[in-house]
Amino acid sequence: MIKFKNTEYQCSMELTLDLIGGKWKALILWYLGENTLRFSELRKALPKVTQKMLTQQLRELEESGLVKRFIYTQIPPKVEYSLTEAGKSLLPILATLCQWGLNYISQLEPSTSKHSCQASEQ
Amino acid sequence: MIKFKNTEYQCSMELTLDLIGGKWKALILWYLGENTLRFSELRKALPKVTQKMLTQQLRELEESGLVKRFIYTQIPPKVEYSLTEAGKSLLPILATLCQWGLNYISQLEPSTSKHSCQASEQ
DNA sequence: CAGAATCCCCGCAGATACTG
DNA sequence: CAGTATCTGCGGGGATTCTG
Repeated sequence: MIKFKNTEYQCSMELTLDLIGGKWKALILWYLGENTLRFSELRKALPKVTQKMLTQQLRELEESGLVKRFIYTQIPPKVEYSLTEAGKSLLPILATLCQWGLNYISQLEPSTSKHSCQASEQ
Repeated sequence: MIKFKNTEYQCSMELTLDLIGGKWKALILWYLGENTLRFSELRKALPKVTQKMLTQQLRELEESGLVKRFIYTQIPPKVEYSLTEAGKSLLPILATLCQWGLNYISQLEPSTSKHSCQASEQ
């Protein structure tokens, strides 16, 4: 039994899912990768995520200490996001998950298995 | 770009999240582990998941080929769930995630870090 | 540009009852 | 026991507008 932030978890997997199990969190972390991206760049990278959701999930990731937010006090505004060390420590696991997905489809359709698995290119 | 089951994914991470990113899927997979569990046992293991949700998520996992469903044709009914090989191939990754969660909290509160990380004991 | 705020819909998920 | 079926609510999340 684990207590954390007024929530009880019977397993640390539950805790982990609370941190990165949000609707878009894993994807955001993955696309951030080692990069530093502006809000608008993240939006372009994740067109399926509405701006509201993106902001919301980023706030939660920031509160969990997985994402850093750097604000340039200027007009027009400029905000950059990047992973914290804790966030970066997830990248290898996410990479494995990504690779697992590739293996999964290549098992089912051994013919057309020429896909790529990369998140962070400029 | 990946096409799979009439859905387009721009990254295999999206595909992976479609497979195991459901609200309870990772948890179900994790608690199944190497075990074979009856429906009622799964319910006891996951008290926060309603029976309806559990059934639904299990169906989706089954359709994805990650979970096997074995029906004893008898009365009263008996149904057992276990992971397929594809499902079991996820366990090491889930274990890493679980461990990551433990590290995460032990970083934040170095004092009370005496938790456990195990899903599958009878 | 990066968001906060507002409105509002619909579908997720809970509760309950029923069945083989 | 292991589900389906039905009803219902409420809040997640979309679309849009406004602001510093």
